[in-house]
Amino acid sequence: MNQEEYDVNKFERPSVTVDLVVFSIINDNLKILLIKRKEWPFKGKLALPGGFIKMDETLEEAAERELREETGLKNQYLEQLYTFGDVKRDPRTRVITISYLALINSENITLKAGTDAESVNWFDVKNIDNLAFDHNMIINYALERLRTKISYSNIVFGLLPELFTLTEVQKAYEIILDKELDKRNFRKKLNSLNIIEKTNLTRKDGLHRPATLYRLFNKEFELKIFK
Amino acid sequence: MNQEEYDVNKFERPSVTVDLVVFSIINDNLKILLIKRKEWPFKGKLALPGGFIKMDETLEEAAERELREETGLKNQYLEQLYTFGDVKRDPRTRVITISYLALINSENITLKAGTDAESVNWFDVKNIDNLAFDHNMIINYALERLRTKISYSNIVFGLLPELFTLTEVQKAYEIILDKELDKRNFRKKLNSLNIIEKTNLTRKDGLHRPATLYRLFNKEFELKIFK
DNA sequence: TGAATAGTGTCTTTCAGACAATATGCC
DNA sequence: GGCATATTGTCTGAAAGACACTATTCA
Repeated sequence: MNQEEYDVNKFERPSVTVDLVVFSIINDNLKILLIKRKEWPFKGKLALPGGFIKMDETLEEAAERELREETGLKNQYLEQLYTFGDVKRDPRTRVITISYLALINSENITLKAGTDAESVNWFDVKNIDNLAFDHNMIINYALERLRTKISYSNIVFGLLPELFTLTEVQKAYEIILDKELDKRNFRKKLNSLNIIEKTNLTRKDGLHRPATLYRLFNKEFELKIFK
Repeated sequence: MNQEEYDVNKFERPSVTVDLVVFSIINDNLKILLIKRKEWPFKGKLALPGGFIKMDETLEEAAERELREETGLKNQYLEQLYTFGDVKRDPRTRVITISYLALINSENITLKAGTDAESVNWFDVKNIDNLAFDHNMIINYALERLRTKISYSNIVFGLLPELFTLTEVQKAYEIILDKELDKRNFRKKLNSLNIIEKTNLTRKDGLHRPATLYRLFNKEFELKIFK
């Protein structure tokens, strides 16, 4: 067989989508971005934002596009999670979906529903049930990845603003891991990693001593082992 | 839109394949299974075993089928790695591939080339260059996953026979991590994990004291943290 | 009995985890 | 000066890492 003889239509082909698990911390809770579906199948049900891959974009570009369409954001932390391909996961036809994990700081973000969605909103991860497709499974997978990876990488800063206090970092860990951490041990560890630096700014936040603001040394994610 | 109006052919669809990175330890070297391609594109080049996904099989079933076709093995350690989808990665058409990592003990295995392969063989991972498609990248990804995951899981036993000596386990770590380990520390750690048990068999292996054979307590992979 | 690998224990260092008092800015 | 959060250090226990000698089988 050579190039001329090759027939691209010889095999039946599945459809391929990307689905996004977008996390953010809002009001001290871990939230996830969900849309309400406007069309069959699962019309009216909540689902992950996502959509079909275009023939001229890479998987990551597709994920970035979906994230931009829903949140207006680009250059956020974005990581491929897992590919789900059960035969009957979509009632329309065979659909294989590549899931992505995105972390954003949701301050000053305006959500806009995509074309296939009636609405987009933040939902508490503790309070999610019965989503469309196999999206509950995808969220569980994403949560596990987030909880594991936060312990050996610096991805937590994907959820924080550019300037942050040490208390905010600690709180992010506590929210995601769902357990309290010791303040002295936490700061000792964080300092030993040499990934953040003090600014000479502070955040005044009520009738008490203001907290020093810090920033990441280096915006590259995952360069430093957090372990 | 409802079920009747939905047109599965509305969107142009990519082809989807699975590709397998099959590792084994042979003669104290980490080896990988490669085929020689029989057809265009990349005719005559080495490539990972793999193939198109059938419409009625899951991704994992497709990976299991490919592994069985090349090695005759089933129920081996098999883990989804990553999905590669660059637009031009395959000259035929848009092809997205879901890569899988498989670990096998290659004793008493007979390799058989699949239909699209001229031959199948084991190749030393240190000695691999210029594969078809983006398969070098996939192998690098797989190697990194293997090296990372061996440190916090029990997947190493996927490379070993059912009965093994402690020296064999240590050697597997040394080969994969490409560094020497201290025998006493290694055994202390391995024992503390409570995942293997002594048998009353030994392996006589030359003119010296025979080694006790051990077996895994539990064949489930990844249940125990190796860390 | 010599060759070759199997098998075993102690000490040191490092890191995680428990734990509470002082510092600072604001009203 | 009182309130509220920020900031800081020591001790203990567990695990990692460095290190060398004895045991056993077979030719």
